[in-house]
Amino acid sequence: MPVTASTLEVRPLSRTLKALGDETRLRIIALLSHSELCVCHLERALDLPQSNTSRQLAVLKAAGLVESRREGSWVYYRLSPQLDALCDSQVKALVAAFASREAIRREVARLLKACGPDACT
Amino acid sequence: MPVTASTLEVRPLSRTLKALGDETRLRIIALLSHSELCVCHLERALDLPQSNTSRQLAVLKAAGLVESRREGSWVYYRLSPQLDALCDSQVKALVAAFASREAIRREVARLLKACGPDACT
DNA sequence: TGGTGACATGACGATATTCAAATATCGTCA
DNA sequence: TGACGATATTTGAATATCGTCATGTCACCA
Repeated sequence: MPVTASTLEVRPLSRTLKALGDETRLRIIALLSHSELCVCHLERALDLPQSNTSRQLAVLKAAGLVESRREGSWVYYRLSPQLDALCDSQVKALVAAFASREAIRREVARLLKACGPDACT
Repeated sequence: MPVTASTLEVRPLSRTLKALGDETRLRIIALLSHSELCVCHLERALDLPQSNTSRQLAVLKAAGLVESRREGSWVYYRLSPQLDALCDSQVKALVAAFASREAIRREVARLLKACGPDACT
């Protein structure tokens, strides 16, 4: 019996890892490991054009890594819970590594003060 | 201070995850989680043409995920230790999940008997 | 209702990845 | 050395991905 992709059930995992295999998207995950953020936050933190930021978020969303909610004009993104066990362990390991980074935490705190509904209104 | 890829040091991780973001390559990692194997083993287990198997192994090797040693005509592949801390935690989580799968273990045991230097000579 | 800011998406060129088939290389043995 | 099996690499065509520009949509407000 060959070790097929389906018997191993690696399909969800391969999609997840494929979405994570990109520097920009990993930076987004690193930021979201600390807090829910809206697109304008991410745009500034990543120093990327708006359309590019939005595109990478769409990729992460399609892979089930993030989810979003709308609040007025702003759309907030946050990490999404993982249903697949393999995906869950991978994402948990990643988030744990990023969440412990003090430098990221500070940057996120700065972002939350500098812009967004609490400051831009 | 923007959250750049270099300050986050996600470059090695993005390369690793990109290499892992493929069903075939994940299947190879799953098999190698149980034992060192040669290309002929993998070819049969994956039911893939030789050139494809070899190329996927080259991708994994370029990403530093596997390493190889030659024994006569055969080339054995095994998982490679990870120097980067982020890569290491990701790979460890993956290998732990695969290593506990009894079905994979049995298939690997079968392969090791059915072909290779111990059986094909 | 018109205007503006926040975000998403269609279209495009540039670049990268995929696979199979053919070919090249390497080690072994006669 | 010459032939053969095991593995690696090259090739080329199809496909996918990336980043940007322009445009579209949605929510809010005057």
